[in-house]
Amino acid sequence: MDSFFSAVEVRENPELKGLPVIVGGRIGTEEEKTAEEPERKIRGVVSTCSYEAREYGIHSAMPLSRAYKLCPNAKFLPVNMPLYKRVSSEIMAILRKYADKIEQVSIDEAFLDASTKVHGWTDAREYALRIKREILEKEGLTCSIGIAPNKTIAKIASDFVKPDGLTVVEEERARDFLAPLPVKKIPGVGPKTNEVLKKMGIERIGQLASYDVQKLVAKFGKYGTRLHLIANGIDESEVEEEWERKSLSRERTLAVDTKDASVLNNCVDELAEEVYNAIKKEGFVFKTVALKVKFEDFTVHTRAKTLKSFHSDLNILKRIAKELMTEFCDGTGKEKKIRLVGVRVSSLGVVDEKQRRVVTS
DNA sequence: TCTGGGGTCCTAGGACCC
DNA sequence: TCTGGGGTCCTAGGACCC
Repeated sequence: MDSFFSAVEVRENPELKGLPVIVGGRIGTEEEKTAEEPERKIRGVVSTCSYEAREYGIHSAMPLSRAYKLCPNAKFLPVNMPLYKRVSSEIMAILRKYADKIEQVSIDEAFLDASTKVHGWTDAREYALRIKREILEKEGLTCSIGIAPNKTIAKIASDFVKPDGLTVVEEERARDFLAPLPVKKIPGVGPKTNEVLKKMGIERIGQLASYDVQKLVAKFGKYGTRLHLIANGIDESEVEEEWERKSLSRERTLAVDTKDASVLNNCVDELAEEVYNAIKKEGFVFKTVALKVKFEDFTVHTRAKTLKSFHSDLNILKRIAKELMTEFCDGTGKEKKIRLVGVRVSSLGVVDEKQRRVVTS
């Protein structure tokens, strides 16, 4: 979907049309609101912004405080996740009708296996236009579609023309389509990998395609092989309909950095309760509890403990999470201040009521 | 300018077992 | 005195995605 969160907000509130709209952060609590500056005090980043806001240099992941300085007259809205989730499931229901298989990859993105629905590359374009038309008519939202012989190229293609784009990459043209693109366009190549590749003299996908695989493997391990295949237009991965949860977590950036053990322990308790409620809702039991801490200098540390058997008790979750916390605030006062706390459970199992035992994958 | 939250996957080292 | 190989599980950190 094109700038999904802000597009939904504009749809719900048409006066916003044509204005710079910035969605990010949350609604401030009463405490935070009574502070001198009511709105922008909250630590947060831009989730999504309208194309009008992008004109000001605003983009996803930018601190809200900076976005505010770049465009103080923009409409700033908190993230309204329940609304976007509702719209998302309506869109996914539309997509499902068009696909042999569908894999939802995020709230606003999905892969469709259209192998039997599309007959040739000319028909592919018609097919995509039908999808775009139905989403626009029923939801009043635009999207960008990429159609290609495999998932990776389809993803890159969907990003090629935006917003309201449609890019069809025929199998015979795949390598030529990829060759001139920068390597960062490959999903999985982030800032670090991009930098390493640059030092090797590889900036475009075409250069990666003709590079010695052995050297790529020496540098990147088995990911090197995959990179080389992708650059050559090869990706055999399937559209996977089933998704299995492997962990569940809640984390919170504090309003102010602290080393106060009671504040931190309260926070851990709250997060543990949220994690507990969430896993209970989904019917999970857990074996591993992990605590995450981000210090004021942004360094991140984690500590984990795996239990001998599965548990589903809130008090156990709280106790272990707080035990793991002690290492970071032992009360000596020498520690750095803490900015964020997170609680996560993993090694999940599902209780099979009939057999009265825990089932894991 | 001052940096969110929820995930996945990979790697490397150590403990432990046979 | 110097010392196997293979496997699993766990922990911590880091890259990446949206």
